[in-house]
Amino acid sequence: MTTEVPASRSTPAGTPTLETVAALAGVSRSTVSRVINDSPKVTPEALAAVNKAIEELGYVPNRAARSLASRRTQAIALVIPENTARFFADPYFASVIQGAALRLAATDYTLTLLIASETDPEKSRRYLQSGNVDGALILSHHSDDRSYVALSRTLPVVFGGRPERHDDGPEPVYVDVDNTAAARDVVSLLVASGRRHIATIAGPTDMTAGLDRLEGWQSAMSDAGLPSHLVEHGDFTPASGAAAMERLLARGEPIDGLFAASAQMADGALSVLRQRGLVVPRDLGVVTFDDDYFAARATPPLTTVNQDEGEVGRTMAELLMRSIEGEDVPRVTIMPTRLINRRSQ
Amino acid sequence: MTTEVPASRSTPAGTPTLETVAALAGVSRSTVSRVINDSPKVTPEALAAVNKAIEELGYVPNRAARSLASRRTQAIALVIPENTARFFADPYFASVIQGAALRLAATDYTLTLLIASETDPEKSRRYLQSGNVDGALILSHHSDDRSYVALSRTLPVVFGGRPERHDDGPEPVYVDVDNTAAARDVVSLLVASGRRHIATIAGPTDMTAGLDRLEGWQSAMSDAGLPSHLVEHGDFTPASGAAAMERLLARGEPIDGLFAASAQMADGALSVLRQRGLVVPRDLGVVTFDDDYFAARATPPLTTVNQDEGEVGRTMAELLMRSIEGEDVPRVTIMPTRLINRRSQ
DNA sequence: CTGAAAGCGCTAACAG
DNA sequence: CTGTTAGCGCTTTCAG
Repeated sequence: MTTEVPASRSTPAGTPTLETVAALAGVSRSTVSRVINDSPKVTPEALAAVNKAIEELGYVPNRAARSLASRRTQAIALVIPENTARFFADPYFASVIQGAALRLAATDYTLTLLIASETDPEKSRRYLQSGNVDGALILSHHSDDRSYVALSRTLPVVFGGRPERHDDGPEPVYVDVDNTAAARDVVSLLVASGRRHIATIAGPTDMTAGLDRLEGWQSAMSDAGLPSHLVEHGDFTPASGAAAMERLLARGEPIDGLFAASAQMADGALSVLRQRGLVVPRDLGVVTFDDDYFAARATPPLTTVNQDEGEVGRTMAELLMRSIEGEDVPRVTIMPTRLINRRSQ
Repeated sequence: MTTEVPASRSTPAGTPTLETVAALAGVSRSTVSRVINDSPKVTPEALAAVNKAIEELGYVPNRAARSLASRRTQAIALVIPENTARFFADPYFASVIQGAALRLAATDYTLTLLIASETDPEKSRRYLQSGNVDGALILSHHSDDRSYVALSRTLPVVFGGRPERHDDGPEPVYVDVDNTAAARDVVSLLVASGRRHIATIAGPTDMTAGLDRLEGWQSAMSDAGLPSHLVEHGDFTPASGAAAMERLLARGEPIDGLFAASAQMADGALSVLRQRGLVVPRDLGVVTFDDDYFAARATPPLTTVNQDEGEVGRTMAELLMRSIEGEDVPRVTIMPTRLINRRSQ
């Protein structure tokens, strides 16, 4: 009647295709395509007819075909480090991912989990470069993974946390909080409580969050005219926090204050202190970073820095999508933090 | 010379396509395709030539085109519940995911993170049904999500943990441990220590792991001729464990033993006990399930049930891939558990 | 605003 | 074993 479908036995009864919809709606495939991609130039009538047909047939566009024709994959990679279990177990990352995933769930983008193999970093790079995804969200970027920063040159990429810049590398887009300032502020609370022998369990030296928080601690110490040699490093896990605390105590120097760069490490440290019969905040004040379960439910609950991790993830997704769309996005987005005073200092 | 490429200005210099490779190798596109899909029927010479060309060009097959033509997506969905943050923060799930992800990383499959919206479960179902993925890995399946079990009828699906069967539903494929037996065994340790007033903080009633562990506790109790009315439920999170512990204590009955159905809940419970000045195991014995950080680093470290979560994930991935390949796979795979006695009972 | 035509890059019979 | 021939289902100029 309208379009002479030429004995097209191509789609007899299988899943409906764009063509099936077109036939039912009495329009051409192009029009259906326009509706799907909500092009503005479609008459209300056509639009209604098509939508009705789509509804009736329960039509869902085929991703592969779409992606092949449009040269966009509608997929975003979530690049996370190899030790996924440890990574996920950190409430910080879990929340960031949730934020990003929920934002993306409201769109047509798909989130592809990409484990960055440390033994074969080339593999991920190849995957990302080969048009498998439209962009990438990169979390917990060790500063020696320069290749990821370089990636920004050929693929829209957004980092969670400031990646380390490398001389000739491009300016990466990232979302972060002001770790240095927040750490300085929370340590100042310790100082204000009269603590004078303040140690820190710092994060890993190959992550900017760790370095920045350490810098914040140092800055607060020097502002107060206090020495800053009581430093031990952990890797943000509770176990590493416990080990660091033991090393700190083993030094035999007086300690009356502690800043752990993550609540998980603080938790590990507390278990050691408890074992030694040391009571917080009576014997020493403890403050930390991240307002998660570990900080809130510690014995005692800890004074800490709160940040909205979900919002970080949401923002990362948002920036990436805009960047994919060709928009110019800000290189740096700093999210706010808040001091949570639980009197553990 | 060999194949008269008809002025094909289709791929001038962009990313190399199968055709570019064919031309360079002096064979037809079919042969290149065969090599890519390592078909056995290719002469060593052709194979060498093609591989050389691929290497030289840095050719990477286009996923979308491949998927469109072959009607396979090479993608696997990882379906997880909406509250991703809480979910990830559970070391159990984090490890299972890591196991599955690492197994899949060694293959051509891609892992797509699918957040199962609880408000709109249809959305995930539609996505899964619409040929976006070749199969699905489903974690933490609440027993009322019948739709996922029904999915098994049309898509290869593997569950992590036994899903609740529904009358007319298909027999789902799943990987799990014997929660009931393991729980019974660990509770028996409590009984053997002379505990007589043993309470339990059970898991949620809509997850089989919770129900099975509760059943194990009950079974151990009745075997010992002890009453089993001291039950409070949590949702596997530390906070819920703390709340349940408080409810338990509020009952005012004597309690000299506790079985928390997850180490995270045990951790929450311990923080409450500590607050009340109760000492473990002096005042009461505590045992739990899962040998993660929470159990190992608790004060005191807890007697618990160990299972290899990574292996669970690996097995799930394995089964799913075989199932996608059309192979018949066992409906039920029970992984071993091990009792870890840390003398906290 | 809409339809027709021409592919996107690859796989899959089917002959040879 | 290899090449030829058709599409997979959708987007996208380009006319109209």
